[in-house]
Amino acid sequence: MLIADLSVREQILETANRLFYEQGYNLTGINQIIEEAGVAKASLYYHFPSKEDLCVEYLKKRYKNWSTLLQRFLANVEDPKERIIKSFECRSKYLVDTHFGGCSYTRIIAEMPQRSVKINDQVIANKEKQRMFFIEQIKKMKGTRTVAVSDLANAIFLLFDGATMQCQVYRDLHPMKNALKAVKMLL
Amino acid sequence: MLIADLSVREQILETANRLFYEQGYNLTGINQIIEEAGVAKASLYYHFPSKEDLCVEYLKKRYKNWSTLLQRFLANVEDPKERIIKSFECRSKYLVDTHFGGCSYTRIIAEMPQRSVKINDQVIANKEKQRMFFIEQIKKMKGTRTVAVSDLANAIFLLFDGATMQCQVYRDLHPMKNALKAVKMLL
Amino acid sequence: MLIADLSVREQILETANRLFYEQGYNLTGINQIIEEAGVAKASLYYHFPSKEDLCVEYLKKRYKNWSTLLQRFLANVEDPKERIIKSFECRSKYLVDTHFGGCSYTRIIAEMPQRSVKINDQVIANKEKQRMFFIEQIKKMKGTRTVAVSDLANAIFLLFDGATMQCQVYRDLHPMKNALKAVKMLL
Amino acid sequence: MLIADLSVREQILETANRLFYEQGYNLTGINQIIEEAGVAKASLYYHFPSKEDLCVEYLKKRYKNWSTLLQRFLANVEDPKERIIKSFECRSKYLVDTHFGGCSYTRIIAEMPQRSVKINDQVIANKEKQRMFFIEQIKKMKGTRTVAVSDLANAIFLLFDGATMQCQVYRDLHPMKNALKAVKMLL
DNA sequence: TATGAATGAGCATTCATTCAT
DNA sequence: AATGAATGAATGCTCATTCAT
Repeated sequence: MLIADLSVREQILETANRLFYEQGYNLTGINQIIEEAGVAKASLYYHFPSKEDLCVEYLKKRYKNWSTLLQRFLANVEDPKERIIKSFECRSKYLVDTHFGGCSYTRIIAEMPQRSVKINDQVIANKEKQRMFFIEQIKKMKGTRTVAVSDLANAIFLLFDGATMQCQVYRDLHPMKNALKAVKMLL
Repeated sequence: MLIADLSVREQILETANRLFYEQGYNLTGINQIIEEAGVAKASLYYHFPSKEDLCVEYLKKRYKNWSTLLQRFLANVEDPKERIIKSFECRSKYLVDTHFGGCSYTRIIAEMPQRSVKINDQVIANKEKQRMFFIEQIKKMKGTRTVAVSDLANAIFLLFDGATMQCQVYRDLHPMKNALKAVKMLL
Repeated sequence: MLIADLSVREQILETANRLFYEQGYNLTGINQIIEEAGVAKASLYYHFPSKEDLCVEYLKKRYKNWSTLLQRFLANVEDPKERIIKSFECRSKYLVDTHFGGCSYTRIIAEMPQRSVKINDQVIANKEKQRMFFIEQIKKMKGTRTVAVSDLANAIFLLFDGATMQCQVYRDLHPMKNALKAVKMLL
Repeated sequence: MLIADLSVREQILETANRLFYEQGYNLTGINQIIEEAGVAKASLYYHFPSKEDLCVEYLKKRYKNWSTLLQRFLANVEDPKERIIKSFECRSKYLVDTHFGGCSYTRIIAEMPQRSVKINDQVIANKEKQRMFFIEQIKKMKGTRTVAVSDLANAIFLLFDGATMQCQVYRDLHPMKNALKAVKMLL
């Protein structure tokens, strides 16, 4: 599990990323993180003032990872409609790879009803970046449309987000397939 | 807070229902439940073998409450399309009333990545009942349709579920409004 | 597990006998006893004022059971020396049958350093009855002896009791075999 | 009660040693240990992963204490037979000093019918060290013997162990005196 | 006789965090 | 930059016992 040549900070963040996502934020204790990261407890608190701050970094890292994966899927795909479809296929792969872990931002919100400002801001930022992706694609689409750009993009984002969550619940890809069907109805 | 004339069991379940939903399942301790319910700890464990069993009853109760609210909204509404729209309006009211607490089943799943069979079964059962509502309405709709009943119903369910979650994340009703717009595009 | 046609009292005592011996007195809860006995909690407290009183009855029952087994082994054995040897063989069978559970009286004493008078009296009574058996046999032995009756009997009793305990510790019969060798040296 | 200049770990172990032996392992709660040791609960779990691990250390400590006492009794005693007799006298003093608490290893076994591997190994190790003492003395004894070394040593060990237990049961030294008489018959 | 319901006190263990070095 | 040691508060759960019916 331990990855060599990683700074203490990276080792902690990497471990937290894995455990928070696999086990849940509240169900993952600081002790387990430091144990599996192979660092001292005070080292964690040196690099991350609190568990909550570690959580914010975790959210950033998850977006980075998702973003990287998506870019790989979209390389060489120009057509906006095709890019949207590919993003759904990318999500399917992501869900299978993570054993249907779902969306980390959504899950953090679900775990912390009284979320702090820091957490809230990071989650909203990540979600908005995902939404903007769809906005951009729709904008690039040619041809006459009967509905506003944002309405269409928001609808697709709802399907994308809802399907991610339902795939997690059902532990199966069928909701994502249904979502893609709906997207094709709408486009 | 204490509601008179309630059996100890009801008092516990009522309190757990409130706290699990307001604070989250993992962040709500047994101690707080019994304190606010005004009962002894052993009384809780007499009626509910474990916190997990209490959780299952909580999920059942939430479905009952939602179902009751929905039936009130749908009384005197015959047209299937209208009933679907009303169900989204009902959801909006539910979300506002609960301060955008979101879907309890979704949240439980998010909180317990290694969910037990009992919890899983109850969540799936509740979700499926919600999905079946849309299936039934679409089936009752007259007129020629170009897409299959289940495809349309699943799309609407995805929008309903996704919007519920996004409203929770954004603490705002706009995702539900966007979802309703999309539903109207599809219908 | 449930034995039909047993009075509630007998059902409880039978279950307690099994559980106290298999799991230990302190590690066996009232709840488990009533559950496995299939009776209500208040029923137990109707028949036995306290767990401690149930313990006293348990000790009596264990002596009765041992005594019955021993009498079966000694039937048709007249020679005192032979009877002593047979009693060690009987003990071996008892230990194997109980998966090396050891002596219940000894164990109760070990579990309750601040034993009550009731428990203490019952344990001492049972131990003394075992000791008296050896006294009686030695008395019946013919021939000249160089040591006093009680000294010889007490030595044999020490070997019998010590071996019972060591068999429990080692989960093996070799201490009992060693004890029998020593007895033969002494006789 | 509190002993100054002792590390937290030592303070805990010292207190556990006293309480486990005086009150029994199962009847001694972690709470009482930390209270009387004057340390925080988490400190105990920092030094000892579990109550069971604390128990293993307790067993080690008891052997060390007994061993120290025995060595003091045997200093300047060369004759093997005399050393055996002295070890019984040492045991008598030990029993009086501990208010007839008996053998801690035996008691732990009696308290935990489903003993763990860790506990079992430690108990067996301690018991075997005691047995080896008698083996060594018998080996050193001169003169012709009619019985094997191990048979004689095991007999003495059974008397030593059985008497320790019976002294605990009867809360009196007479079983140890009887055991010594028997030893003299055998030697 | 028998029982379902209720309880206060206690259980072993883990929590996130801090501090002196 | 890193750590070993310490902590108060909370975790889910079980204990033997009692009482009204």
